[in-house]
Amino acid sequence: MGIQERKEREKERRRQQIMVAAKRVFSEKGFSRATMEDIAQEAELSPGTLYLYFKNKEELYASLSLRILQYLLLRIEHVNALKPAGPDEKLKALMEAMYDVYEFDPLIIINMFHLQSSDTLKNLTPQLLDEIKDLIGKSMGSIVKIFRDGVAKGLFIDRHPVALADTFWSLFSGVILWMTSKKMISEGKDHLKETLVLAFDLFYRGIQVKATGGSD
Amino acid sequence: MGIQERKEREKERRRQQIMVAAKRVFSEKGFSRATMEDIAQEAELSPGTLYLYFKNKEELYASLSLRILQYLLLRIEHVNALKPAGPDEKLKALMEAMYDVYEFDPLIIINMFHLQSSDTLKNLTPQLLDEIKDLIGKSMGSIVKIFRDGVAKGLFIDRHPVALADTFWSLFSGVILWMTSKKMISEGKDHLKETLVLAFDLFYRGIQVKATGGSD
Amino acid sequence: MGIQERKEREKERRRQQIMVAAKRVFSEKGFSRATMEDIAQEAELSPGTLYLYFKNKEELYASLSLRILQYLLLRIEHVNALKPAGPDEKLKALMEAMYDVYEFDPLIIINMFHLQSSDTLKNLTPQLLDEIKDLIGKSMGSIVKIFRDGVAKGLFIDRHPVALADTFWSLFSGVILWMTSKKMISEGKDHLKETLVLAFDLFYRGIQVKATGGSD
Amino acid sequence: MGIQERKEREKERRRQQIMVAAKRVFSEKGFSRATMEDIAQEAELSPGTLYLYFKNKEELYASLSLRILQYLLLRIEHVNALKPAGPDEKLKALMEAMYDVYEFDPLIIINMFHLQSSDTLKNLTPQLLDEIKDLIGKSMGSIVKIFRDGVAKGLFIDRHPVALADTFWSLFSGVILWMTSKKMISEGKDHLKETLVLAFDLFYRGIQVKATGGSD
DNA sequence: GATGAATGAGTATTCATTCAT
DNA sequence: TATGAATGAATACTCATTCAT
Repeated sequence: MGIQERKEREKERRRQQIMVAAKRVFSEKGFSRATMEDIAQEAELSPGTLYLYFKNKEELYASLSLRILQYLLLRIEHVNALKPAGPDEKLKALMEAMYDVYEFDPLIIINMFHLQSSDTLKNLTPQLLDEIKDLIGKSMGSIVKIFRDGVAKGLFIDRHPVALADTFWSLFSGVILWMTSKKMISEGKDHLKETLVLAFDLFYRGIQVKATGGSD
Repeated sequence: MGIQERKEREKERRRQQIMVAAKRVFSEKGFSRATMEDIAQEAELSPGTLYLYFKNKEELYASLSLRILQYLLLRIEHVNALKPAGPDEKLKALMEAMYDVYEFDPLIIINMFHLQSSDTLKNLTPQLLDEIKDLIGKSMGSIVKIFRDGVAKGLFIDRHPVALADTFWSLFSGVILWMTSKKMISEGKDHLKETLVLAFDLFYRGIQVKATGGSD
Repeated sequence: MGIQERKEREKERRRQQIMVAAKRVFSEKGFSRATMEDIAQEAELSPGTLYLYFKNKEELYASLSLRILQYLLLRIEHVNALKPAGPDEKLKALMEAMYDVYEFDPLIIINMFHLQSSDTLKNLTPQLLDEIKDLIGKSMGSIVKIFRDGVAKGLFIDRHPVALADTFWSLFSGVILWMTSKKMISEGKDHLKETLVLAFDLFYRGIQVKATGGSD
Repeated sequence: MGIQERKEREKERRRQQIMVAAKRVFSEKGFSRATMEDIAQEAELSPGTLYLYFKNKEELYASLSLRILQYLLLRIEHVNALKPAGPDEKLKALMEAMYDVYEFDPLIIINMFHLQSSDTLKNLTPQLLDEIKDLIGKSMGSIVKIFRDGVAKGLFIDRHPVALADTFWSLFSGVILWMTSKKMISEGKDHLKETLVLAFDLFYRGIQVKATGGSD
């Protein structure tokens, strides 16, 4: 069993090695233009070896998403575990957490966006697909909880917590995508962080219930 | 002249015919998995004919973006032309306009996102690229104007109008992408419209300066 | 009939117009890379029109060869018509004539070389092919005659006149091809004319029967 | 090391296998009409494999030229290494050698002629192009040396050795091309060898300095 | 497990040729 | 006759994936 375990760990190490390489290559070239050959070279392995650890290109790519989602969930749950904090404090912590996730892997949004394609979904192991769905579900659930809490406590505007969470997440992903695109096209300076901070600030103002009564 | 004109119109009709087919095929399969053969078949033309009207696949795709952007700009400028309206009214009209644009072509966000790729940019006629950049620039400029006006009149929170416009646009594109993805993955009901309405509402609350003084 | 004739002449004019354009385009791009579209544009005609005058691309190309061969034969026969001249004088005149032909159309050798391909031959009208063969036959026959005469008169070395003519022609075409290739590869100065003069001079020395007896 | 070496040798074997197939196909169909598919089939390999060993079609073709040029240089240098021989004997040996080269690969002239195209040159690896230029340069240099020697010793007519070498080479290539063309067109017997012998004989007579003085 | 050579299906693009006007 | 838009067959090249060693 000790041997079994060691083998298991060794195998996991290899998977990580490949994923690190894949992340670099996919970041640089995007999914279509990155070749398995590229990734193998970056990982200092042979193309064939990649297939010992990942069913195919799509699954390798999806595994990257999985890893980010795992990290995302970890951070979100950590935020939710802040026992003494109120929903507003948790929301602020959540914003920080999500920016951390973005910095951990800026591809997060593009990755998740890639999952949209039904062809992609078809090529995944049902198991992997389930894991992904599960992680997304849990993460969103955790976010929803904060909003539900905030609404319940009368701190946030009284809207469906799921809708609030969707808006929150959309704002996050929208800023990342738009600011990245904008930079590509107009080749100007990168204001992503600032815009993100502003966006979250506005959102926060938007959902707050004011003492004197909001527009609602 | 009559003949010249008729030919010109005939040619334009063909372009449209191809673009309509391309839109259908790209919507269904995405850029990479759509083949020129597919599009030709959809357009009931031969593959070679496509190349009489579009330099290559990338340019055909980008032409779709161009068309949406033209429509977008048209709608935005129309909003801005509402003479008697104040910034807050214009902003509300803008939200409506953008949803119309989305309904006119739901691919708008994905298309614009596709432009990000430097490989895509390389394959475009400089002229087409310029047109696209110009349209994006004008559209954003028009949106910025509304915010600048609102800030100047003390109606909107005092932030950089460009940043406000970026946030506005990010929210729009983020909701579309996220709600589309979500539907793909969880196969649930499509709450896009409602989420968009909520998102814009929150945004509007967020930028408003309250009578009793904002948080700023 | 006057009308018939005029039409005939008009038709011939068009053929010439196309051939002139084709010659320019083929010279610049070579057979494979030249497109019928290119030629049509150069001729200020539409692609379809080309096919009213030439069966296909191969035949258009072969027609250029035919024209040069016609000119070649004309010049050779003119040389042979120099009544009072002896074979040695005629040979010198022939050399001059052939260089004129080369200047008239430097593609002569490449054109003739192109005919080699059996696929080319297959694509020609039998009639055109016959004309070409006929012209080549007559031209070579005319050249052979000079050598036969020279041999008979004891001026030229006693070898088969056809073989002498073949050698003569080979030398001519070899110099043109080699000097052209050489220039392409080494990008140096063009010594074609000088080499041609030297080559013919050596050839002349080589076939001469010396007063004191040759090496033969 | 044994393994490295074996792999290297195996790889070289494959290259040869492909080149042999390519030679057959190119001989039969010429460059343009030969397809990579044809060659792959002839080599009993898949099209993709060809690209593991050759960058593209042009480079595969050029590699054939390279091989012949290598053999050519080998033979020429061997001739030049005949220590006790005088220039006249070397020249005769050279003629033999060149005919051997032709028999080794009758495409030699056509191949070299193909290199003329600037489009071909563009598609080659700079390294391959350099090798080719180098081989041509060395071969011509070696031939020039024989003539320079002959001129210096008063055996050959006093002309620029480079020009003599060009003429010599032109004669060789011209005879091959012309006799091949002629056979194609007139479908008669192949007199190539005889014509080549005669041509070289005449050339030899032409450059010889006679005891009683030449025509020069 | 690891390799990497081989595969071969897949595709954008070109261009000689046709034919309705 | 002339046009030139449309055709569609043809082909070089790529790359995810496999499998013998």
